Amino acid sequence: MADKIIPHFADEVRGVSAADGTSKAKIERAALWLFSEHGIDGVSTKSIAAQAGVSEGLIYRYFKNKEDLARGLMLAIHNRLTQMIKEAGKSEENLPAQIHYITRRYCEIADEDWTLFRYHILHISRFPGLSEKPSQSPLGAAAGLLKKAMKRGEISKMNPDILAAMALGVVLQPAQSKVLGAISGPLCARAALFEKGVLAVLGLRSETD
Amino acid sequence: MADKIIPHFADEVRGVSAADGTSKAKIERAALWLFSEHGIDGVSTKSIAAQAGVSEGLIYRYFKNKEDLARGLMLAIHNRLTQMIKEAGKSEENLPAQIHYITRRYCEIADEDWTLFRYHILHISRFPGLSEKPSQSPLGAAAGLLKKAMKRGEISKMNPDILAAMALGVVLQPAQSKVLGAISGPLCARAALFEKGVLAVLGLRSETD
DNA sequence: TCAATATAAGTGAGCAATCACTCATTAATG
DNA sequence: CATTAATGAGTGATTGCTCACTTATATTGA
Repeated sequence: MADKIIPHFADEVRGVSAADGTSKAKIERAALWLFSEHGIDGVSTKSIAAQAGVSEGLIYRYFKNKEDLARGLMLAIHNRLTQMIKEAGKSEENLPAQIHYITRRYCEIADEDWTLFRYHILHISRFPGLSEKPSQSPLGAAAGLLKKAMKRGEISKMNPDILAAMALGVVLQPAQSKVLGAISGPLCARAALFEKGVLAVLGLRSETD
Repeated sequence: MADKIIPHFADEVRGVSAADGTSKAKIERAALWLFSEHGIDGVSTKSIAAQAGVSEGLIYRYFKNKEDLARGLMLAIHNRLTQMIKEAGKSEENLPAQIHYITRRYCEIADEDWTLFRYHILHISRFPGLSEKPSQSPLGAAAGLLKKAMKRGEISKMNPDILAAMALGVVLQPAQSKVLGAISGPLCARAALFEKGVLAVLGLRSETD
C-alpha cells in the first residue's frame, strides 16, 4: 500500500511507464506518442483516450489537466538527461572521460526510448520554465562541468554557457536530424564520432587522427 | 502594378514585410510574432487580427488559411538560409572560406530579424516537408558543400549528412540557447568562435590556437 | 463462507468556450 | 460608378473538462 504512493510519473527513471498495463501507463504512452507526433496543442484529450483505449474522463483521475500530463512527460526525460550529465561529473575525474561517458549515455537514452527522446527534442520549447533554471537542465549541467574543467586548467577560460551549447550541439543536431528523417540508424552507432567532434570543439582533440 | 505581382510573401529576401504599412504586412508581422511566441496551434486567427489591428476576415483576403500563412512565413526564412549556404559554395572556393562566409552570414541573418529566426528555430518541425527535400534545406545544402570538399580531398570521406549536422550544430545550438534565454547578446559577436568550432569539428583547425 | 458495504476504477453524455472560416454588407479609392 | 479593401456578426465543429453514474475490487462482520 505504501509502495505506489509516489505521486505522478513514478517511473521517471526507467522511461515512461515501460509497458505495465495500468490505465495510467496506457494514457501516458498514448499521450506521449501523439504529443511527439502532432505537438501538444495538436492533440485532443478525446484522441488520447481513444488511442489509450480508455474513456476521456479517466484521464482526469490521474492528471490534473492536459498541460500537466504533457509537462510530466517532458520532465521525465528532461530530468533524466540532466541527472546523467551530473553523474558524469561525479564518476569521472577529467573532462575527456566525462565526455566519453556523456556521449555514450546520451545516445543510449535516446535509442532506448526514442519516442520520449523525440518528444523532448521537438517540444521542449513549449516549457520555457525548464530551460530557465540553469543547473536543472542538460545544458546548464554541461556548462557546470566545463566551468570546473576551466578551473582545473583542462581547457582555456571562456563563457561556459556558450561553449556548452557548441559542444552539445555536436550531438544534439544529428539527433534532431534523425528525428526529422535526414539520417537513420541508432545514435549509439555514431557515439564515437560525436565524442571526437565534442573533443575537437573543446580543443581537446587527441593527436591520433 | 506588375511590380508587386510576386505571389505571397513578396519580400522573402529582405525579411518578412519589414515595415511597409500595408494590411498584409501588418498581418504577417503580427502572425510571426505570435507564432514564434506561442506556437502556431497556440495562436487564434482572432488574436492575429487583434494584434495586427485589422478585422479577422481580412486575413482570408490575403491568405488561404492559417496554415498557409504560417508556412509562408517559415518558407521565407527557410529558403533564405538555404540560398545563403548555396551561395557560399559559389563565391568561395575552399571549405574554410565557405565556413567563414556561412558562419558570419548565418549570424547576420539571425540578428537582422530575430523574431523570424526564432520562429524558424522553434517551429520548423511543424513542417516536416521542408526538411525532406534534401538540397532545399540548410542542412542539405551544407551536406552538399561537404560532399564536394570530400571529393576535393579537403576533408576525409564519411557520411556528409551526419558531418553537416555536427558542424551546423555548433552554431545552431548556441542560437537555440539564445532563443531560450540561456545566453544573450547578438550572435554576430560570437561568429569567430563558431567558425573556430566548426573548423575543429571538421578536422580543419588551424595550427594557431 | 458469504452477503453487506465501502472504496476505487472507469464511463460518456453534456457544457461553456473557443476554434477556423464565411459572407452579406459597408467604406474607401481612383 | 466600378473595383477593391475591410468589416464583424454568425456558423458548425471542436476544444478541455465535469459530473452524475455504473462497474469492479477490497474490506468487513457474524
